[in-house]
Amino acid sequence: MPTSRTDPLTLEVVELIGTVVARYHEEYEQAAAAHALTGAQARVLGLLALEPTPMRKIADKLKCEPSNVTGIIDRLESRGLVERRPDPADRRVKVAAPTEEGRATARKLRDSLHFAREPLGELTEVERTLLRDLLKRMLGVETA
Amino acid sequence: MPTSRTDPLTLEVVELIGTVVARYHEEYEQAAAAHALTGAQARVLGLLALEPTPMRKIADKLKCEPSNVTGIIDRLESRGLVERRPDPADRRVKVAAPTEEGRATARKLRDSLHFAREPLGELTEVERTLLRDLLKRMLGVETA
DNA sequence: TATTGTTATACTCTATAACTATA
DNA sequence: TATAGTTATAGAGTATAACAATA
Repeated sequence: MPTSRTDPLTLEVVELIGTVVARYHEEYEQAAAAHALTGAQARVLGLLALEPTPMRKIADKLKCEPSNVTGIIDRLESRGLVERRPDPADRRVKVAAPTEEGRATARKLRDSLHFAREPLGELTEVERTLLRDLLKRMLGVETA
Repeated sequence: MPTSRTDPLTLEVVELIGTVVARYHEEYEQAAAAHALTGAQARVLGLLALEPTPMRKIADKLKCEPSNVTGIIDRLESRGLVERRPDPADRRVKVAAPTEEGRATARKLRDSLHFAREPLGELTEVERTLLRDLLKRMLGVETA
């Protein structure tokens, strides 16, 4: 286990990452607001667009309590973007799934997230590959 | 102006950045909670530890409405971590400043933010330099 | 008994609008 | 008149605890 680094270079990188995080969030909230969604609603809609998901599993992915998901899905459902479906295999379970309009909104939302796509255009392909591999190692992702 | 890239490599980097953002936030909230602070309270306390700041300017930095800052500072003040000081130059202004305990808490908080410091230890100095420069170019920061 | 989802409750953060005290 | 800070209000996210339906 390496000791925590406090050298100037590492601190500079940490600060840059903080800037990336701040800018990412800012743009994400903006994009969500452009569709009259909160950040949490946009995140859940994005999840469901990938795959209809039981309430409990949504809570797991959001790392929040299941009781919160009830409200978020309530609000998305009242706007016609999401619907609750029964799970034939387990009658306790409710699967949240996007409606057609919900899928369209999720698509537009994803397309409007320009962050890190526009700026990455400044980098060459070699540089983007380099960045990818550095991030992967930083995150401890398998370099498969 | 470059067109938005949608090639697989760029999308992969975008997703990795999303992962960085998620992990960063998770660790930040955890660190804050370990000191019985919310994320917003921790951020403000961190700001004030750098420099006592008028209410209005705190709102600017947080990119939120000034009315919200009142509540956040209220809660920090009621816990003895922050105090409001008058500004001799302008009697309308209140400058929020950390108490000694507030400074100590901010220090402990900062030290417990291991994210991107531990993982960066995995990288060599050359790699960290590379990562720094790539992030800088991505963020459009002057490579002074 | 354990699990899924919900309800009820309380707290924090958020924006908006109206207010006060200064400038 | 303009600005700094506050209050009041309402909506949303959050955790906790208790509950009904189902497993």
